[in-house]
Amino acid sequence: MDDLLFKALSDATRRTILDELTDRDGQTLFEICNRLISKHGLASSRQAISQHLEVLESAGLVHTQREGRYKFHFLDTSPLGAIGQRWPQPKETDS
Amino acid sequence: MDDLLFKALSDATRRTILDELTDRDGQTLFEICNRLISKHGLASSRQAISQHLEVLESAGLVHTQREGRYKFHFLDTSPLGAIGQRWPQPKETDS
DNA sequence: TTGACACGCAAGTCAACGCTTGCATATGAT
DNA sequence: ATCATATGCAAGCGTTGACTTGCGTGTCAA
Repeated sequence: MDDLLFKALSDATRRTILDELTDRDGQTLFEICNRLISKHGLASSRQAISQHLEVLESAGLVHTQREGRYKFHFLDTSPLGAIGQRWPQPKETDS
Repeated sequence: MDDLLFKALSDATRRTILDELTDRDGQTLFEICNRLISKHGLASSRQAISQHLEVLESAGLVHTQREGRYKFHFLDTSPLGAIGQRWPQPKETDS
């Protein structure tokens, strides 16, 4: 069920990709690669990032849209809501 | 940093342990084993569960307390709050 | 058509992970 | 002291996962 979701989140590079899409949504594969290198110091190959994006998409965290030879990637954080609901937080009673 | 947290959540058996502690907090290792078998249909050995509990404890999701030859396990969901804050949800505008 | 560009596919490698196996330690009851 | 109970430690095994490597496909410009 949500196994794909938690597996997708278990990799630090994939979490950084989510951070990057949070900062700028709708990027292509090459844009994500370049910004991961320049902003986050990650030296990941294009193929590695492509495979990470597949995992994120199968988890429902990323949706894609093709236009010509470009493929744009969009973040979808809605699957994350199930996590907080599964193990509820204790009530904050102080200020 | 939170790498231990996401790694801990990436295994289905560990997530079921969190469910079980949500249902009844403060169980011993043997109690957890028995209830995983009877309630969740998991045929996991004691050693496997023990190792899972170590992972959950290192992630800060479970705290332990020794009393004699018993070791009680307590759930702590507070680390989960960071997940929703890292990738914020779009605003819900309906009711 | 030619060539550069953006991306996809698939096999192979290496390390990490989950689990087992066997033994060890410590507490409590008789 | 003896024994069952509750848990801990560590080596080994099989699988999964992340990454590389090489080639293939489709798009756009000249």
